[in-house]
Amino acid sequence: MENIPVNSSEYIYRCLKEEILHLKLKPGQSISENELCKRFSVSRTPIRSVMQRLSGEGLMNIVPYKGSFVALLNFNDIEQIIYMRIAVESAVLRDFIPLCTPLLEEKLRYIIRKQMVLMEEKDLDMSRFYELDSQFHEVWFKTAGHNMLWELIQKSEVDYTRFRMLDIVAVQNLPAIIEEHKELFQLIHERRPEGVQPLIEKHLNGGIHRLQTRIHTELRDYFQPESGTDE
Amino acid sequence: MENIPVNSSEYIYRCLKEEILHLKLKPGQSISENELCKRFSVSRTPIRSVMQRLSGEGLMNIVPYKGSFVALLNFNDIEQIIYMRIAVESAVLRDFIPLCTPLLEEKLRYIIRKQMVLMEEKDLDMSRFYELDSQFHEVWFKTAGHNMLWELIQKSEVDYTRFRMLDIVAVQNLPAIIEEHKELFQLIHERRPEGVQPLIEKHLNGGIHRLQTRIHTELRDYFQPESGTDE
DNA sequence: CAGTGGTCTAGACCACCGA
DNA sequence: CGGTGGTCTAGACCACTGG
Repeated sequence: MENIPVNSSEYIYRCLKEEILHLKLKPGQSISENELCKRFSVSRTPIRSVMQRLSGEGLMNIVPYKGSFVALLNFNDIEQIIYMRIAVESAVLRDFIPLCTPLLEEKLRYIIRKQMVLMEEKDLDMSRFYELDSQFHEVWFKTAGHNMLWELIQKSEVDYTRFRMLDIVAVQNLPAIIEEHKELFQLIHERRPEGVQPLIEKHLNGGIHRLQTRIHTELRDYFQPESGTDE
Repeated sequence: MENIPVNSSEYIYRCLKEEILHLKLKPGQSISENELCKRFSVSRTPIRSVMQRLSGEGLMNIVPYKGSFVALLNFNDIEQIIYMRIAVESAVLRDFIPLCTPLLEEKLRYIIRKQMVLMEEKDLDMSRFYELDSQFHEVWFKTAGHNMLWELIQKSEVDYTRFRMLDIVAVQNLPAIIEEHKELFQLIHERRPEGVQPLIEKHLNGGIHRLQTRIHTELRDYFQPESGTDE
């Protein structure tokens, strides 16, 4: 049981979405509608509306007559999202370089510094770090007039968001991420669009490299089984 | 009033979606929930579920306390989708070229020929032409293992789908589209990945060039007013 | 069989809009 | 004021699952 603010649906939606994206609800975990009805003290209608929404976004799998489950991560999907991001973001960053003003450079520098400060803290808030990481990338999308693309990519990235979260909380290799951001910054600072593609590629593929071995061991329960391996 | 098959929701959803995408329901047109209740003889619950779904996909705008409307097209969004597609599809097509077998070449040739045949028909079915156009592009996505990306792009393309439909039904410049497909085919056939980028760019921007002038005249009611023009 | 989700009805109350 | 959507309850019946 929890307290029930007005507009239950919206609250419940945010609540569950946050728990899923921050991996508080584990991929694969089962969640029953009736349980949720009790937990939030509401009837099935708002719960179902939330579940439909989450399942529409790919965060939840509703299996008829069996149950509802937090969606597993699909490694292939994640690879493809990264492929797409590399293509799009390289183009955007190349567009951004000639548009980058000293003020924007300072903004980027500022984000990097905040991440460095955050990293030093004990009881480090990983969500906050993730947030800053997003902000960094957001700068060039918005500056180059691709605001809508950034939002679209964010929405399509549901799996990838949890993957990045996993990268951050499980690997905790924050210095590597910051280092890559610095390299990107250097490129922008020196106005060298030719160097964009390989660096973006390296940066966006970073999570895969860092997590690769563990996906098949400790973290395997979070991922969809590869089709045709065993059985 | 219409006949009411089982599983009203799904039927109603398909029905409305088709009518919107094929421009039978005009962008901007108002649609009331209660009207739909009568038309399909169901209560508000299934209607609302359908409306939510459509609005979630960006096909519908639900304006609280005023009404529901078929979403207007947003020219800027369409440009950005095209920008993204150019980046992604160029990469995919470059990957595809070395993977293209003679069998696949025949498949592409076959699609082009079908389009040419279709074009000669009187009472030409534009939806069918659109369908073939999609199939052509789909080939390289699927072959290069980017099946999921293709579906993702299709889903993100709701506005763009109607834009392409507009291009096909309003401009009817089918020879231009076919000609571009032939050029792309030639590139593939000769295994010339360097030529991909500009050609993809030309092809995907084609619709904009063809429609450009009319967007501000006959078709202006279908588009969101540019912010800050008049008023 | 009990439990799950799938679907729907009927009806309620609210907030806001425009005439 | 009547019409619109926003939200929710309560409860019904169904189809399928799994012990």
